[in-house]
Amino acid sequence: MKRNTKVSTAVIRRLPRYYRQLSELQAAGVVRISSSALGRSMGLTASQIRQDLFCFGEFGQQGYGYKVDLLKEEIGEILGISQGHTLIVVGTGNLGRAIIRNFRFSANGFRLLAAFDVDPAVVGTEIAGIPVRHAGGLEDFVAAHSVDVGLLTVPIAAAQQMGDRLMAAGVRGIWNFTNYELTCTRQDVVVESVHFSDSLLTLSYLISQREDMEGNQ
Amino acid sequence: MKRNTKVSTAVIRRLPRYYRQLSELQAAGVVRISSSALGRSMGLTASQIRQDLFCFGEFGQQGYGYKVDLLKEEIGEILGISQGHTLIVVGTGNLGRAIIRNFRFSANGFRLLAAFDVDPAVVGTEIAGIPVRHAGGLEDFVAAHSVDVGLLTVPIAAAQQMGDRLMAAGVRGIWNFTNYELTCTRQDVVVESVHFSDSLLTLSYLISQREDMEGNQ
DNA sequence: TAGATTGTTAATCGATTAACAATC
DNA sequence: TAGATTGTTAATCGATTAACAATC
Repeated sequence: MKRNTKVSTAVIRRLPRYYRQLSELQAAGVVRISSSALGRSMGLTASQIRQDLFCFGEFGQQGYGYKVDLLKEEIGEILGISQGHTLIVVGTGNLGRAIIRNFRFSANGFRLLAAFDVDPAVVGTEIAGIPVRHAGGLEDFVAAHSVDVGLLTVPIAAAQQMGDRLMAAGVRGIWNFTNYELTCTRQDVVVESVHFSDSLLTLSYLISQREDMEGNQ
Repeated sequence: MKRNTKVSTAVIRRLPRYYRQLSELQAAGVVRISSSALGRSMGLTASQIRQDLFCFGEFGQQGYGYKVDLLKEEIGEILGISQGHTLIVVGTGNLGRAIIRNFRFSANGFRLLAAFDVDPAVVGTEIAGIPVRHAGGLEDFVAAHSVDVGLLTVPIAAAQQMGDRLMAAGVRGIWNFTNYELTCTRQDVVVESVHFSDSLLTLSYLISQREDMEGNQ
C-alpha cells in the first residue's frame, strides 16, 4: 500500500541516515531490530521511524520488527543505489583530487567516469585511475555517456558558468562543492550543495552560545 | 528587545546562508535590501526572514529595509565570527590536506593552529604553512592552546576513538568529516558532521524520483 | 504627508508524537 | 495463547505564513 505522494524533505534527508545506521548494524551482525531500538540508536522516536517508512511501504513484521538486511536493501532501493548512476568530476584542485581518491562512489551506487579540468598540466593524466580530460570536451562526453551527475569543485568564480554548462549538457543533478549558491536554470535538474562554510558557521554559533551560557551562570 | 530564548535549528541553519548572501550582495555593491527582495533572491518568504531576524533583535528600519553591511555584520556577530575561535585538523589524508590548503578558515572567523597525524612520513612537515604534529601530543596541545574545535578526517575505524580523545582533551566542538555517526559522550561538546554520503544519496533519490516521473508520463 | 517596510502578533500549515487496532 | 511490535489514524506541537499597526 505504497503512497509515495509527495514525501517531505525532512523524511528524504533521514533516509541516508537510516541506510548508514542499518549498514553498521548489519556489519555488527545484528539480524533484527525494532523501530524503538533503531530510534534509540539514532536519536529519533519509534513513531517517527514507522511514520517515515510508511511513506514507502510495509517493511516490517508485526510483533517482530524489521530484518536489518532486508530493510537496508529496501531503503537502498528507494535511494536509487542500484540504478547504476554515473558521475563526472569537474575541477581537479585539491578538493576534487581528494574526493576522487577517497570517496567510495561505488558504495553509494555511483560510477565515476572521468574528471575535467582546464589546466594543461593535469589534462591527460590520471587520478586514482580516473582520466582527466579537457573541460572543452565536457558537453560531448556528457551526451555520449549520458552522465547523470556532475560534481562541481571549480573555483567560485567559474562555478555558475560550469554549472550552466553541465545543466545544458544534460546532467540530471549537480553535486555542488563550491561555496557558491548555484542558481538552477533548468527545472529538470537537481542541485545538491555541500557548503563547508555553512556547516562550520553553524558549529561556530553553537559553541558561541554554549560559551555565553557558561558566562551567564 | 532581543528574545534569544531557544532559537530553532531551522533558523540557525539559515543564518550562514543569510551571511553568505549578504556577503555577495555587499561585494556586488548593494547598499540596502528589503526582506522581500532578500527572500526572492534566496527562495524564502519575506515573512520568514523577518521572523528569523526577530529572534535576535531589530536590525532594519521601517519604510527602508536593511543596510546590507550592517545586517551582515550583525549576523556575523551572532554566528560568533569575531570570537577568534581556534581549530586543529586531526588526520592529514587527501581530504585533510585539501581542506587545510583550500578552506578559508579566517573568512569564517577561525584560526587553524596545527594538524595531527600518526604517519611518521608527514609528522614534522608542513602543509600550507601549518605544522603537522604527532597525534600523541594531541591532549597537551589542546590544553596548552585552548583549542575550540577539532576537525576530524581520520579513517572511519579511528573516528570514534579520536573523537573521544578530542572531547576528553577539552575541545568545545568537533567538525566531523568521517562518514561515521560520532557518538557524543560529553554533554558540553557539539558535533557537527559533513556526511558526503548522505548528501550524494539524497541527490541520488531526487534524480531517481525525477526519472520515475518521466517514465510515468 | 504618502508610501514603504519593518517588528510583532495571530492564523495556518506541516511535521512529529501519541495512540491503538491489527497481527505476527 | 500472551507478548511484542507493526501499520495507520488522530492529536499535538512547532515552524511558516499572513496580517497589520507602528514608524521611518
